[in-house]
Amino acid sequence: MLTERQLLILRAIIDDYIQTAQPVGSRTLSKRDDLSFSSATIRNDMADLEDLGLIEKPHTSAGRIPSEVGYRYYVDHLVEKRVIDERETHHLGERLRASAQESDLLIRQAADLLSDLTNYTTVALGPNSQMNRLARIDLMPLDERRGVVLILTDQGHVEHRTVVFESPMAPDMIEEMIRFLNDRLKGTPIGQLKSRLSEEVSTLQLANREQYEHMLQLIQSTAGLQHPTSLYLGGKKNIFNQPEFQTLDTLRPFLEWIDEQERLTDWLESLPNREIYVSIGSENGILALQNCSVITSDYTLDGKTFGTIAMIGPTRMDYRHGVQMMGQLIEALRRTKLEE
Amino acid sequence: MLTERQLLILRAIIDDYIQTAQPVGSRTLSKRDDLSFSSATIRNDMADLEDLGLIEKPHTSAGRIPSEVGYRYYVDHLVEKRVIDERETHHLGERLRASAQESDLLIRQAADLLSDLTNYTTVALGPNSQMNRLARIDLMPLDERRGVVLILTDQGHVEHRTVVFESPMAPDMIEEMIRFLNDRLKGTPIGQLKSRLSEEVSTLQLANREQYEHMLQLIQSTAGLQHPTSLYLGGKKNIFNQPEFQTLDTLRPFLEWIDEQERLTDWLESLPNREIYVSIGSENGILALQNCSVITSDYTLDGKTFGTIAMIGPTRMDYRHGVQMMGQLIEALRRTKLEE
DNA sequence: GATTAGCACTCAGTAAATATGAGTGCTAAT
DNA sequence: ATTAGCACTCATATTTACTGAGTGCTAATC
Repeated sequence: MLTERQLLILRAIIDDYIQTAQPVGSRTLSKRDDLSFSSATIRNDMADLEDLGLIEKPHTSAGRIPSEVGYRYYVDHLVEKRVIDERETHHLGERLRASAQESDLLIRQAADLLSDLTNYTTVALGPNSQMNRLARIDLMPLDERRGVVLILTDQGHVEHRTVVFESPMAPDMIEEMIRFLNDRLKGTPIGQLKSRLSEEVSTLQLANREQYEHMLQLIQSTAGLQHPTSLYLGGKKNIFNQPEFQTLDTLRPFLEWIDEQERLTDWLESLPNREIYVSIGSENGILALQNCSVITSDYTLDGKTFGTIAMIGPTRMDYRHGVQMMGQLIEALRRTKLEE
Repeated sequence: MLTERQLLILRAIIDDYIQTAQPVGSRTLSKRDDLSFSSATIRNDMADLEDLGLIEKPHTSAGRIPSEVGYRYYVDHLVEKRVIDERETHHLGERLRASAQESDLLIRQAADLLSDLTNYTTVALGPNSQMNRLARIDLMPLDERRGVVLILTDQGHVEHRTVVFESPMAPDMIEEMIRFLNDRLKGTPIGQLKSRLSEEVSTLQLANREQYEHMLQLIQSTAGLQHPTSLYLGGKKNIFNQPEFQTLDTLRPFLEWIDEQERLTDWLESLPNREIYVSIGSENGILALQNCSVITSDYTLDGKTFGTIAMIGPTRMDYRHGVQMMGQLIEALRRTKLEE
């Protein structure tokens, strides 16, 4: 168990290191107003903290830096989660409302807002439209050989694709088929749409079966498209200002990793479903992010679970500020109504 | 006017420097098979080439490197444009055909292909849909308060937006309005759609004028959306392998610049309309690209003018290879038919 | 007159040598 | 239990010297 003073020192070391990115020495600490002990006393406590694995030194004659264990202790014991500043939250809500007509816009705005507030890179993932339900399906002819398949969901999400007919299609045949599909499939979750399509059509007995099959295939190819979620990055540039990313060795893996949209989406979707979750340094298990910490949270919009938002910074990130900003943002989102 | 030998030397310097990124010395050159002169002779010619501004030395005791003027001479006199290797072009065509169902996919594939071939970063811009013509406009109700506005163009491009009604809309009223708009506006270039919408509706005399106005406004907001073109980046990572981008001072401006999609689009659209155009070093006038050269070309697809594709590398780029690959790619694109 | 050998000179880059100073651990005094 | 004092460590900065690739110029050679 840590003594009062050790706790004070640990906290001071981390706070100082977060600000300066430099190892913190005992003399520096003893000069702080809130630590009126001699440097020798502080050195003794530092030695104890080091024995406990909470801090470490880069080399013999340097000051101490927090270890990952130290950060973990700090986050778990010394950072208050969910302290909502009503005024600030309200202010965020205002800024979000300006983009509230469209979910994609809102997600982008949320990502930008959070990165503005924290100066870290953020990633926001929109709702997984696999859970949306079919509102309407349509096939609009462009000319005699091409058409556009449209799939609308109840959440206002739209998928579309241009398709090419093997042979010209009679407009009334298309119309008939579309009416049939809409009658049968309305309300089907998008994730199941592809298989449901096959089922429904196999129950049909029709004259121009062959043409129907072909058209169906075209529609199916649209339903299977891999556009299930929208993803936005905010403040990518911020990484350039972090002192730990001033060399190519650290910068390059990060940038290469963050530019790979698909992997990023998979990663965000694989995160544990929690309100606010902090992953420190190598805890995230991703090589390119070994020197990064991540604050993630699921968020709801107008009551409904909506997506995930993440904030990525160096392990030496300002956890207190980050957690608080994240808390206020998701609170502001919770209170935001889409489609005002 | 350059002597035969000076030309040979200039060419050798540039070829060598392009490969090694190191200043080229007279002794190195004299060891080449195609330059059987003594180093002193070569030094004399080098001095002349330097007087002409074609080459320069980073410092007194270094070899020579090409100047921008030198590269310009090289590109204008020593690089053959439009040498089509039928087999290679055919091969490219094959790889493109796999993505030929959808224009967006094809553009992306073209960008990736070109960056694979050259190891430079590429940007491909799709057709500017401002020139497309309206094929169909629609408003599909989602529930009593929301709907989706759809705008389809004759090229199969789709714009959509979720809109919210101030007050519930009668379905048949919507239907009537949509039918009216389609009748009047079919074939209108998308760029003019917004103003044409106002004109058409102002000619109307109707009972529920107010509601119409509101609906019109919603539709207009969709028409004015800034999604006119699709843009793809290929091989962004390649920049990390270029020796001139191994420091943050050079890398950062480049990456920040290339990540700004909107500016990138504007830039590509502002380029002179040519087949293959090479901009060397500071010629492009962009601070972030002062050490880059760009090979751009408009391309056609299935005969129709379609978009612009650009290849961005260090000023010390392999112009011969780059120009040739670009030529073959646009030739392959020209022969590709969309919607096979 | 064109080419080449030879030589003094320049200068970036590297490596070794040295100094600096922030910080530590330990001991003995308070 | 706390603190002053001191010897020790080691990353970083500064100086110095050295190396070698490359040049320009001159005089000899073809």
